Amino acid sequence: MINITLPDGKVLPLEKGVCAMDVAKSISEGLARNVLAAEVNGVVYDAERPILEDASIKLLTWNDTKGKETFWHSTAHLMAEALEFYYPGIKLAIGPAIETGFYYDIDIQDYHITDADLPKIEDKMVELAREKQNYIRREISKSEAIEYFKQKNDPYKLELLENLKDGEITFYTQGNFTDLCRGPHLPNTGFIKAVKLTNIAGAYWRGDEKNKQLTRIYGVSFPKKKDLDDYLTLLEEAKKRDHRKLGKEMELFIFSQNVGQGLPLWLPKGAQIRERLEGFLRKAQSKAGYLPVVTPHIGNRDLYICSGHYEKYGQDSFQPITTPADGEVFMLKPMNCPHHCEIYKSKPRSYRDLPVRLAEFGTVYRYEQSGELHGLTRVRGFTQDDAHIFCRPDQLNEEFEKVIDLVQYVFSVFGFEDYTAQVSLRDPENKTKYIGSDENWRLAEQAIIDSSAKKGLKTVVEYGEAAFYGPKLDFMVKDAIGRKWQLGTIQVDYNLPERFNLEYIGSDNQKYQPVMIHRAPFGSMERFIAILIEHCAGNFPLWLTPEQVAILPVSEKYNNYSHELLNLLNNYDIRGFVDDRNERVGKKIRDNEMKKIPYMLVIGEKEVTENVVSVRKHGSENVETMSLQSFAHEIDKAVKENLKIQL
RNA sequence: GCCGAUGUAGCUCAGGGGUAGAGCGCUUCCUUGGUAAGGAAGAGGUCACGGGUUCAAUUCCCGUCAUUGGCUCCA
Repeated sequence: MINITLPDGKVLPLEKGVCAMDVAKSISEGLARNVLAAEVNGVVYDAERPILEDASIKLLTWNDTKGKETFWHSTAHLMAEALEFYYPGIKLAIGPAIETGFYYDIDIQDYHITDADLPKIEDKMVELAREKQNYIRREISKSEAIEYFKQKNDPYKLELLENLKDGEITFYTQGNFTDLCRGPHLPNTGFIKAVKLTNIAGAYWRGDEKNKQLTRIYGVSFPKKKDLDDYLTLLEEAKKRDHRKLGKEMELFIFSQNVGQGLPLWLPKGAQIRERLEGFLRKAQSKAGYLPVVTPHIGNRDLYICSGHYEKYGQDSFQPITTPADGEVFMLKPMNCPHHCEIYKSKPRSYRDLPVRLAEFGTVYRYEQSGELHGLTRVRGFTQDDAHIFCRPDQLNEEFEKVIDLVQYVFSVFGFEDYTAQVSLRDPENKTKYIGSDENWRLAEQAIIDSSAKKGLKTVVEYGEAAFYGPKLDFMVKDAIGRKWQLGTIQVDYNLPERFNLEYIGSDNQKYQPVMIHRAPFGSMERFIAILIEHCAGNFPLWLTPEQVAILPVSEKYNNYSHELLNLLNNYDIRGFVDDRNERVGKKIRDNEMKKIPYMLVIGEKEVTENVVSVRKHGSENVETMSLQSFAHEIDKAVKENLKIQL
């Protein structure tokens, strides 16, 4: 007999060799139908794998991340089976679950698979799933495993086997398909009710671009048909919100082949949004003690040699600019920090002067690989809402915490309520990618960890995500439809101050080195606006939107009056336009509704004689009649609420 | 940069070896209309660019560029 402990603390004495499914059945049949796998002493087991020792177990269902992973991983195997059915002889590499769904990397030999082939593969998968084939786990010796894949002639599995220890190797079989796999898997394929293969892409074997490129097929699957429908609806919604689509429709920005890839051109409405965003942050930063600076778009190459950026990125940058004079070499500015370091150095600093907080909306240029460019989220020329705080070591934590406050304020104004802070540390396996002493890194990491803890941030640690000069705190926000984006970043840096010989005079008249904090709450204007567009689906906050009000005269007779109203609104700092096209009011309402204009004022005989406006809010069919003053007041109030300004 | 897909009017897209089509938008006219599309006429295209095959290419083939789905990368 062994003791099985349930999450609620209840202990069940059961036969040795009992499985999680038996436990589930003993609780209820309904539960048993939903059990996908189980965590047994912290390890995820197949639901039907015998448990041989005392264990605390947690049954995993679709509601558990690990349950979903098991589900998707099993679906990857199912897809492999379907692929082998249609394309015998393909070589399989790896097929894991990912955050949403799964993929399988395959060497498709001489076959040609396109998107058009996916439905038939999906159909085959569903057909196989209906057979309710069990996923059968088998422990196998290394030599036997090697023999199997030699027979099958699968070089990728053989390579994977090289790194596995004899005695720890398992195979899983369902139907006609057997794979080298650690598991765990679903009890049988019947759990998989709905499958969607989403796309086909290339991926390098083991993620290394020197290796052969394989074909990766992505998919997602669900235990209920309705879950798939919901998922597809979400994809549709994401498509509708795509900032590239809305940016074009709303005339915010464009790209021109003549200007170049990844170099956005901001149209008047987009530029107005940018300027308002900048104004908003300028104000908040001014309150927080930041001082504005402005630096040029190019800098001497020596500056970046000094900072270490040239060595790390020089070859992959826009190449140097030379001049008619001998020996002068400039680079397009890829980051603002070295320039700000020079400003810091421009005069001696006393410990009393610190912290010095230098802020700049600094436009930088980075030669991103062409395949990485994506709308406004990944571009070659962009403007960082950058600032560098130079402080004494004893001020570091307080300054760091103040930056967290600022970032949180910014997020709250835009309704990004759900976020986690990612502590991005060095890759412990590969320290050569980074500059600076271990001691400096330790101090920097400690400051980040302590400050985020003090602020009560929800954090996750990621190794290998640090910048080359220091660790980062990256804010990952969830948008309105649940997608995660990386926005702001805060970085602690002991290295650039050292490289630039930055110093201040302490109270003991000795020289000391300051610590630097790099930070950008938005990340970049481009990226932030892209994410904001998708977050609010183009319905910008009232204070930010370029056109707050559309005035719709019922007929030409009221055009002049409407323009007069617009002037009055302008006096209240309310912006808008008169839609004086020769169209009926119904048409004007429809068009301005689709343009996402927050307020429409319909003006006709009644409004003129009664000296009122009829207000129609975006997305609402109700019409409210009020004086122009009350309308202006309402907008003013809404804007202040938006900005969290105390009334 | 690599693998795949795509490129036709300002926008969204259809078409197809015999020099082009729709809807929206735009211009003009009629209409002066009260809360999600009033009517008519018109302008607008080197079918991304460069080569090849062909009597003939926007259509087929190759290359380039750009966009795009991924991979790799992201100071």
